[in-house]
Amino acid sequence: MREEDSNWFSRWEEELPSPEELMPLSQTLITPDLALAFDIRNPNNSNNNISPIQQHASPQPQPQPPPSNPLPASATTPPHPNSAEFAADSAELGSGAGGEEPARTLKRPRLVWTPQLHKRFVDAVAHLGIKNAVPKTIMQLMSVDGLTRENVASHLQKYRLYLKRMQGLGGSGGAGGGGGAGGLTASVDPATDHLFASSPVPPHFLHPGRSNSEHFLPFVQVPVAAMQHHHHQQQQIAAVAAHPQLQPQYHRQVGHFGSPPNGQFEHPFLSRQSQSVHRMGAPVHNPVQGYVEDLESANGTGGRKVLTLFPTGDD
DNA sequence: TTCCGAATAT
DNA sequence: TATATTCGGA
Repeated sequence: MREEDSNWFSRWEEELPSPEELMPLSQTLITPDLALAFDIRNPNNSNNNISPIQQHASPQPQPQPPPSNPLPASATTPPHPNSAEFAADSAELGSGAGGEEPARTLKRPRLVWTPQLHKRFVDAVAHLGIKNAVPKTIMQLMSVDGLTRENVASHLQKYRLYLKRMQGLGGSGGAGGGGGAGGLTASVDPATDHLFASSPVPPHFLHPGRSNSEHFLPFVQVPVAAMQHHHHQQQQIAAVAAHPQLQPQYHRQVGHFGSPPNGQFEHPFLSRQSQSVHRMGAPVHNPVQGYVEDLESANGTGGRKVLTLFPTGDD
């Protein structure tokens, strides 16, 4: 697979399995690369709809995440993107292998906030402090590949409502205290905040600007995952990195931040991450690479595909 | 111009 | 419902 896309395309055609063949779990049958490129789906058989969630059972045992790492960026991500379930429908495929850019107007599939992902979110917010926790910053701290600011903003909006609710309830309940461990707060609608309940809410959240103090400075210690030991392979939303070779072209790396003696919170980390998704206009080939996640959904009727992030259950 | 956040849409 | 998108304002 090198860079020859022209080849990949041909190859793709040649190797197209019959519908029956790829029926079973898409993930197992579809090679990562193919998956990476686009969702393989049959014209008539859209049955192979990959289900958004839970795809446990990866053929391979999952490596356990390394020791402690506050924000294990890729820790939970197995070598193989088991989560490769996004689907990309290349609408324009028809054209000869000419290979022009896939429309970059692709829509990303809905992000599914797995408990793991949410955990990172909470950690980031916690580390930033409510004050500084705005979408952009949170997104940067999380350093999850493919996560967008809007994804975070949307989730944050909901999370704030959740916190508010907790406060209103007298908070002691599930949130902080519980130590997180079991924290199932039963008080509120079960249906509503199970996800949120899955991660402990730092106490400070409930009392902004009041008492507290305790531990917890906004910065300090945020080792943020971002730097995974030498393999920075961040988790990526849905598949993407299927290829060892095709790595994401950009990594978000955070700077290294020691601990600012001063309280002022600089942004050592967010200094500059190029979020640039490669605006490559010239490089003709590389449709696949062009976009980290080129998933897409399409299909008008109910063809909803969802992008999920390493669902490896852990926690 | 970018970003945030609430409202609204899907 | 959960997440996305829109929209007014800083």
